[in-house]
Amino acid sequence: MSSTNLLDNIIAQLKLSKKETSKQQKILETAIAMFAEKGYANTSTSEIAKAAGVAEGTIFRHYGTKENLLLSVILPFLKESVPVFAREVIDEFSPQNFSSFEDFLRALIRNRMSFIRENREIFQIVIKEFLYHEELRRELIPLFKNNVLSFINKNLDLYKQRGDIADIPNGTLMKMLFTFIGSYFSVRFILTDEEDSLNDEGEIEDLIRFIMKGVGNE
Amino acid sequence: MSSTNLLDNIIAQLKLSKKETSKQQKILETAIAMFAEKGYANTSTSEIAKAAGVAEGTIFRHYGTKENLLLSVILPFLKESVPVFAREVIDEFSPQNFSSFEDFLRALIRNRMSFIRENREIFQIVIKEFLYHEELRRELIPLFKNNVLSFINKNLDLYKQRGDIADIPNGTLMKMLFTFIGSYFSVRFILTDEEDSLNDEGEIEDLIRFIMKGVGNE
Amino acid sequence: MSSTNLLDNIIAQLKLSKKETSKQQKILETAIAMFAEKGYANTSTSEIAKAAGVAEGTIFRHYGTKENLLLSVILPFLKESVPVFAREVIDEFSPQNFSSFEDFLRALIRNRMSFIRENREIFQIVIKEFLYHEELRRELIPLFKNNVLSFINKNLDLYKQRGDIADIPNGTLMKMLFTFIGSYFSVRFILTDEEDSLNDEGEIEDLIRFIMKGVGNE
Amino acid sequence: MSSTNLLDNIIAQLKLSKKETSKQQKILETAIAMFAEKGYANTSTSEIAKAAGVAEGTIFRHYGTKENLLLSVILPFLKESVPVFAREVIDEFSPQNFSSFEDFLRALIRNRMSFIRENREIFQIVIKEFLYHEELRRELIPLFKNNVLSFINKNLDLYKQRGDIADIPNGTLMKMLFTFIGSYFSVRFILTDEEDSLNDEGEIEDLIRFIMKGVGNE
DNA sequence: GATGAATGAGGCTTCATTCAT
DNA sequence: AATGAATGAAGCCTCATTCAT
Repeated sequence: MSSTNLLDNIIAQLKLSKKETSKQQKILETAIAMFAEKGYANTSTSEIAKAAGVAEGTIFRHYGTKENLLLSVILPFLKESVPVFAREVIDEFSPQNFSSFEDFLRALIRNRMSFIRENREIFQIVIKEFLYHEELRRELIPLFKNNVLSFINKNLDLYKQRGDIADIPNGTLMKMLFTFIGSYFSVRFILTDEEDSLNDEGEIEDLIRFIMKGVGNE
Repeated sequence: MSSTNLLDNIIAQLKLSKKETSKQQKILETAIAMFAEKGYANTSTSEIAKAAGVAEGTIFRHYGTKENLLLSVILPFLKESVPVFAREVIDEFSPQNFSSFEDFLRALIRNRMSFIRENREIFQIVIKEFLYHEELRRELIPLFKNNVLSFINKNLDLYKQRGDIADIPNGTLMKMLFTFIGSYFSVRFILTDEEDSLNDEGEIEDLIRFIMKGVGNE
Repeated sequence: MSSTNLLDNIIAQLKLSKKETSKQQKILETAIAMFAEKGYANTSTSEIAKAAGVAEGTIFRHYGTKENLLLSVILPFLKESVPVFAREVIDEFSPQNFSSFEDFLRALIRNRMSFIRENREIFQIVIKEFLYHEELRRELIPLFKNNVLSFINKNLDLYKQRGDIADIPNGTLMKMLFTFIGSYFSVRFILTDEEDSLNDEGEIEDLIRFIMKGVGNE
Repeated sequence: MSSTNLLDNIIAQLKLSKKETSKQQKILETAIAMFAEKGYANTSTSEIAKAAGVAEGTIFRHYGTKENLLLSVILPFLKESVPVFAREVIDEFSPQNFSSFEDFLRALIRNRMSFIRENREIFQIVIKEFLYHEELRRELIPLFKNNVLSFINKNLDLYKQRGDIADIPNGTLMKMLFTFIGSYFSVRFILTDEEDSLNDEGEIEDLIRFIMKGVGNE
């Protein structure tokens, strides 16, 4: 991961990937599976090529560098998960659609959970590389803040007015909410074996209960 | 990270490190700083040697392999943080010392926070490598469960009897507590720049408030 | 030289080497010359690469490990010298083709001598590494016994019936014959300078005379 | 093995090794065992030091270089086996002591065999390194020729006069004799497992019979 | 004399990347 | 577009040797 501007790479990348051949598809699928399983640094391009059934040169013909292959894996996911997430939240999750903050929370968590479940491998990659690469963090955190947080920020005020949530500063609220929900997803989809998590619905309710009321006795 | 038993490595390792040269100290310090900054996989032994001002061979004379160097960095931390943590919790944090679960929680978080602050870099390494190496997880999670959780488990019952915490199954309670506290520390010490976190005391109170009461309006 | 089954390596190896680049050829030729001259352990891959005019990486692209390069040198030779030797002996050297055991011996020695002369360097490598690597011996000796000795064993009986050779147990006979012929070849092709051995024909006759009649006065 | 004159090294070496401490003895014993088992090139000085229970520096204090340690192992053996062999042959094996060449041969083989059996490991080292190092050959072969062969040469004439051995040129005779006896010892003491060779006496008689009469039917 | 920490050259190997076909 | 042989920098590690204690 070089220090060049990530957003420039995003733009350049998106221009390149207009049309995808079947070989490109196969390369991407294989790269996703292997990066998720062994991590970016521990996966070699020759392994990917062999597993994808293409020549090593073909990878470089399409993606130029290994880093760019990683971006080609991550960026569509982020494109989907950040701005579309933002729009979805705005469109579907506006307060008038929900009778309570708890309902909003439930819908939000279920929505994101099913999205991540379908993209579990890429989610693993993003989280892992996010920890490893400071520049990635430097780029993505503002992107996230600008797109999502401002909207949530506004809505929190509405729920506060309704009396659904306590009078805690929005900054603190959001930090708590995202830390906890984000880490819940991370534990759920990275550290937990699939067979250990049969009762997602029950867990989501536990999670919501915790977020709403904490552990204390009212 | 081989598939050999980690605990055996721990024992072997601790026996080896009877006395430490000043060069050994320097190697360890440098390795900690670099592993924390760039990650284990992205740090080469020659970089460490150069930064530590020793010959590369010196690293291998003392630690044998790069992996063993990583273990030599991590294990003393884990030795301190897991069983000593367990003992501390048992000795200092037994329910009779605290007027409420909230006080217990406050003491626990402050105690761990100051320990991690003093070992911030190693904490970063452990978290990062924990994500990357499944075997490390396979070894450490039971170690943690056996040493710490059984004790907490017992105490939770006491606090429930006192009426401090809600009647939620202990398994659920602990999962929530550790996910949230663990991820709070991770965000605090890995993702947050030092200058962004001047108000730890305030944050800890926010955290405790959240854990106890959630975000809902009582 | 690992402890894995050599014959498996043979098979795997032969499957790999379908087509050979000119660079591969050059690497093999150079490796043969250098292993023969200085021994396997004293020849570095970087030396081979430099002498062959290729990058060091090229060696590993084709042969994977240094040990596998050694096998790639040795195995085709063994394939030629052991089973083909066996077939040749069976086809061309069956008793009915020879008026006497002495004639048989003369043909056999000349045949093997010209084969080894053409593969002198590889023969040197095999003998040297044979001494150094017990597993190589463990694999090759049975291979040789099964392919060659059983045939010779049978023929010895025929020559005994004809009265060509003395009534010595076949086991003893073969041990003597192979020790002496093998060591003659070893001395001739490893210890002797080329210029010291201008009179091969004469030497072969001396050798045969010795084998047939010993040094005693009849 | 550098290209410096070996005989000079011998002399220098012998001057050094006047008095041997117990540590030196232990180092030599260990080096002999390990060189014989794994070969000179595959044995590291640190292994020797560890197995001998001394510090690695101690080896270099006494022997200067690893090569010199090898010479210190080999040379006393050669000193014993070459000139003493020569003297012994001259003193004990002069023709008047034996009724026949066959008896002489039997005594010679038994004598050398028991010497090598007692020094089996060093013999292995000498043979192996002899194959690997041309300079060693260049030095030792003349040494042997000058000390031993001239005497044997003379005696062969006597046995020929007695009619014990056939009228073959001495050069040819000696080449055959030494090739065969030497290789018999090599096979016997390097390639053969100890348990496979219980019947030395019988084997020696086979060997003598072969040398005297060959395999032919008289 | 003995030690063992330290060295640094060199060994084998991996890998992202290039390029002729 | 696709291939895969070739590259060479860099990685981890070994080892004979030196030297301060």
